[in-house]
Amino acid sequence: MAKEKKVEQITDMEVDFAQWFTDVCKKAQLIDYSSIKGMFVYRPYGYAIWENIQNIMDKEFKKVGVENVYMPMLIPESLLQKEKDHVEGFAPECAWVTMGGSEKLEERYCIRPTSETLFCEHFAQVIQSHRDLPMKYNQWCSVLRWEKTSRPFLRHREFLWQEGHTMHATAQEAKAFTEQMLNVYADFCENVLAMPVTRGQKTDKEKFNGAEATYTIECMMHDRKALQAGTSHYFGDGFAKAFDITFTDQNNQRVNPHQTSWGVSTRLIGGIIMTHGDNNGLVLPPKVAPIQVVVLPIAQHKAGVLEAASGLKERLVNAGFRVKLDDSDNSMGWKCAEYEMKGVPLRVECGPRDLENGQCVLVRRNDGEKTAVKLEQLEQAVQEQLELVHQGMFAKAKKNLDEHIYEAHSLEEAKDLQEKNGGFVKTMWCGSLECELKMKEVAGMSSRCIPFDQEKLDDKCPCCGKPASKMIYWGVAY
RNA sequence: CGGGGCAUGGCGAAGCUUGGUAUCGCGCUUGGUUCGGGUCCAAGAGGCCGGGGGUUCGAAUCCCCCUGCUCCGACCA
Repeated sequence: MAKEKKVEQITDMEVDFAQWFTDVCKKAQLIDYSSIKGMFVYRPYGYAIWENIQNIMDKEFKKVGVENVYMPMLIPESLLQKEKDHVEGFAPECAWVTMGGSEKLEERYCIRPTSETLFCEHFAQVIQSHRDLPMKYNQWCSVLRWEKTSRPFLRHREFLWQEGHTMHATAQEAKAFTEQMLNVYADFCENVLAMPVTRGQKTDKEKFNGAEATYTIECMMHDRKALQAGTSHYFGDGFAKAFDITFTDQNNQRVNPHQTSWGVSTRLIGGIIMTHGDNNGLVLPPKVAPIQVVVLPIAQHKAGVLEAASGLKERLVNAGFRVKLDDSDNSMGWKCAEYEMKGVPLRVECGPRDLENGQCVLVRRNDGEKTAVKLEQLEQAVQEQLELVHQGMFAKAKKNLDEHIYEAHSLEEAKDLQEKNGGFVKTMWCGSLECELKMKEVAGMSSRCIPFDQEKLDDKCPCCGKPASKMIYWGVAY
């Protein structure tokens, strides 16, 4: 099963990966275009994936002491300008509100591209003592960046995300928390989304404007391009100084706290699509799939079939699964193709012959594997199969990642490997911006990250030949 | 922002070169039929041809401007 293509409306990914991606987004009814470039309608099936991501991730945040808040959508220009690097980075893509009703505003307001400045303004108000720290806030919201080009889920002008902002008494604690949140993201990607990640640090060129250090999780898509799936930043006390945020420490000294911020966005959904999807459409990780199990009655007009299917659905709902029963009069073939296109992880088939035998058939979306199960063991079997779907998806994605990390010792070799294979090319690196720019110019790759798991490949930088102690991953990114 | 392609019922397309008021497939509605991998038949509904301006007796078709989509660059936590 699932050997040949069933849904001809979807372009094969081998033919045109970008078109395949767009087709999946539209045909699976995740998203629709609006009349404004880069602003998309999240349809119920697409938004439900985000809701599931939110629900699970929000629990993880709360486990590490994070509280949710909500900040205003508008940032006065004067506030945005308080931190120099920050405003320089975001100014080119800010959208501005200049009118209130028919009145021109005294000061224009930026529609938040990110909310560091608003959080800082607030932190300055509410932080007095070391007893107020750490302060760990997060908000779920949308932000707006006037991007020149846009693609569903990968680059929107308005996109949904969460942004966490925390304040700590010491640099050490803030740094540790920055890494902790990166690990929360990494574990989420792997355990919930079945997306293997590479954890590491961004170069100065690629780091967040205003940050001292940016950490990242990088994923590899099916076309072997890199996707930055989440970032966590250590700010030091730069913003605290710019915004005059201080607290009184145990020694009665007035000092600046140390800060972090971290975020993931609906880009994760783009990652899910491009990591797991195939030529029949979406393949959704069971933990975030809006429909985890679809029950399909076969020959449903025959006595007892629909009732039996309906009963199976009830049992699965009661067991806590997200279930849909499709009792429409579309043909079996149509239904199979439909739910494959929509990436439903598990299908339960139940027809007259199954019922005679006191069984139903479970079919996995990711590999098409069919398993007949006794009706009385349904709940347990579904649980097991969903787990197998997750494991199968992760293993396949992990293989794709591991098999496409190549090692290079010269600029030319890096270029050849990228052109031939795509994926990540790992080399040593001297740490200079010049060499980073040269790699981009010669091999068309940007630095993805300096992985936490370091290897010594060589003694020298492949770009300049100078001594190099760091290993770095390069790649073509979304 | 530079270069290419595109915009016609919900979706996908034909018509445009050679101007005369729109065609096909899918989907949708109704009835029947079928149902173990996108059933079949019949009857229906639905379009100021992306927006604005111009040429013309007459524009989906020719000209100009705008908007959006898409691909390749550049740019981009």
